[in-house]
Amino acid sequence: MPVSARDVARVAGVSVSTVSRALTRPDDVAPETRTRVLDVARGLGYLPNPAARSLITGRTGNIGLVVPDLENPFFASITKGFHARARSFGYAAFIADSDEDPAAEPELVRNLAKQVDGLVLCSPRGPEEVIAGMARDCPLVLVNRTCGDVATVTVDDHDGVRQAMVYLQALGHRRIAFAGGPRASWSNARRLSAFRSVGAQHPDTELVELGFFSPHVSGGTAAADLLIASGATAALAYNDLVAFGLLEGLRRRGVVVPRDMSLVGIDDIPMSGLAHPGLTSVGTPLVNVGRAAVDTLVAMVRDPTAPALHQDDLPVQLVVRGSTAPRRTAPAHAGPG
Amino acid sequence: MPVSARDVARVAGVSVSTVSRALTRPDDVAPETRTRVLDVARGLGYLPNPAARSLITGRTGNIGLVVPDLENPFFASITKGFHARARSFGYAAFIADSDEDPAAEPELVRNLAKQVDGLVLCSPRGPEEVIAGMARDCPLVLVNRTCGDVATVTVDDHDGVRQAMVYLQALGHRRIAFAGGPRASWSNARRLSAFRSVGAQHPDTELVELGFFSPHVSGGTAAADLLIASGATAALAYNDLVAFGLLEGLRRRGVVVPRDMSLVGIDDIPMSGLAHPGLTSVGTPLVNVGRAAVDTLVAMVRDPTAPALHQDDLPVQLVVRGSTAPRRTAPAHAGPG
DNA sequence: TTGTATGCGTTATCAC
DNA sequence: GTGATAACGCATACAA
Repeated sequence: MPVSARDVARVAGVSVSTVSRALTRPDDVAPETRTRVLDVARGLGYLPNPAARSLITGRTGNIGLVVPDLENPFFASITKGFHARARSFGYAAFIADSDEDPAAEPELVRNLAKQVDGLVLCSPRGPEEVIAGMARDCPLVLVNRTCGDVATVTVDDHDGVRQAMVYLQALGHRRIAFAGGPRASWSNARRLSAFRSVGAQHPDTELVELGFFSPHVSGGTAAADLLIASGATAALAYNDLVAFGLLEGLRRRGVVVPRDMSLVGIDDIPMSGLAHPGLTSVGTPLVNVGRAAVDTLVAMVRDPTAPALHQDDLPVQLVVRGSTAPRRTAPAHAGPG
Repeated sequence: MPVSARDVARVAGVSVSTVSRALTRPDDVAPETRTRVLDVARGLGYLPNPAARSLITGRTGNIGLVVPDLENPFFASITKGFHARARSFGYAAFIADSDEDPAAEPELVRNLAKQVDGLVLCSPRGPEEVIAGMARDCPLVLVNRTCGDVATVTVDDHDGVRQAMVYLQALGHRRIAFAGGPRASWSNARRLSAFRSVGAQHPDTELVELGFFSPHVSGGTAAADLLIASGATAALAYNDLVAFGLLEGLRRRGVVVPRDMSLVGIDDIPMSGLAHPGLTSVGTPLVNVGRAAVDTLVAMVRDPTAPALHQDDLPVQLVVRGSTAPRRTAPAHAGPG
């Protein structure tokens, strides 16, 4: 049933090498021979065996993606973009899910390393040394974090946070809280630092750092009471999931969004537009992040001698929806004091 | 840099064959030789080349999954389960996204066929002949549809619809609408038929079929006005996304859920619990569907002679949340008549 | 332009 | 229990 180059060669009346050439470098073969071989190949449904090919060429025609959680809409969107772009380049796509466990990443990478031409890695919390080690196993592109000379694709977190805060200030908010993500998260460090630096430029605005939370809905529900107690009238969340958790937690306490509290998320995952109220969020081009990572990886693979590319600071754009409103002069909910 | 079996053999002072055996059939080699070889292998960081191995064994150690849309939470969850189970069996996982285009599936399958031991295919709308053709390219397991003798994993749609309708009837609803999915969708046919058959057993309940809609939020928003005009007090949606669209469309018209209308979705995707009001939904074990598909596939691969497995009708369980309530005696919104 | 010969890294077969 | 050897399917260098 499996048809090999030998079969094609026999039927077309040529040698195996001519079959190989007709497919890989058509120009090196006489036009009439070429068409005959190609016709026979198509007729027989011949497809080159990737394993045999990769054994010779050293290339696999595959690339892979490692993410912490495929069910997380953030990574689902990146995966979508990754696959689409990979396909457009003719690559097949491996995926791996570390289940939020950075310790699982090295093994996943090693298992894939020999079967891919390169990998894209989303590791928000993996230690630098470990990342560097994986980069030695196989061409690597990091998403949303940096690590030494390793190639990278990041979004402009700083500008996103700036946009969100400028907007909240324009709405009249003067006490703004930040519900952070995991302590070890590279993005969180970046977003927190942006929060502080933007705040420092606006002395009339008080900043409240609520702490570090899980980057999921549960993290937001955990932060909700702290937010209420903080006296802030608006909050920026580490990401949309945390913002949803805040929304839920506030609702339980009778705090109405956006009347009593304005909420801004980051990432603008697809469900943020569907929620009610719609979540105002810093729009991140998630699918493009996946695409850009593939572009970077392909560039590396095609010219391994070139220095690592850094597609830094992809632009973001605040998307305003129903979870934000002008500050009320007299807060309706019980704050401290 | 890449270390081969030859390197291990040389360092360990044995032949390449022994190295191979020590890794694949440890029992066939003397204990002391084995430990020495294994130690050297580990020390050198040796990993067998999968391409070379697959060339001779005919097996790849990979399996693949083809879905219509990785960003759709329904398939994201299935993908999650697929990968987890694949990994636990030692398989690496390919993925492919057909972008909702059934016509793209055969090409995706063909591209992957030679690199995998088998594929799981989610093709809600692909024509039977095409599916059958793909099943010839490579061991195949279908998710949520059947096709001749091709192996299959499905959930118990009929019972799910029954649970939903019995529940709505218990709440007092006597006019229940169904917002269907795509006309060509296998699941939709199944769910619609269950809707009718359950309805037929309850002569005191009127059924309204609103029509066929896109299986996304947009489909639900399109159906909302039809739902209002139908005079139904409760609706069952093809899936949760359609239910969300209904929710949004009803909100725009001032119809309050669940006060004026009860809404039930199907699938219970993760975001259904986060929405407000929470969506009552027929809970489908999505992650388990992915797992079950891998189990079925692995069974096929291990014993190709066995007849195709059919893990039919995985159990479902209605999850009640805020989008359903007892029928009000006097509807507040304008219905016909 | 085409065919022959070689080798990629591994497993399988068969001697020893 | 171990080693030499062939073979998997293909791409490449080289010869013709």
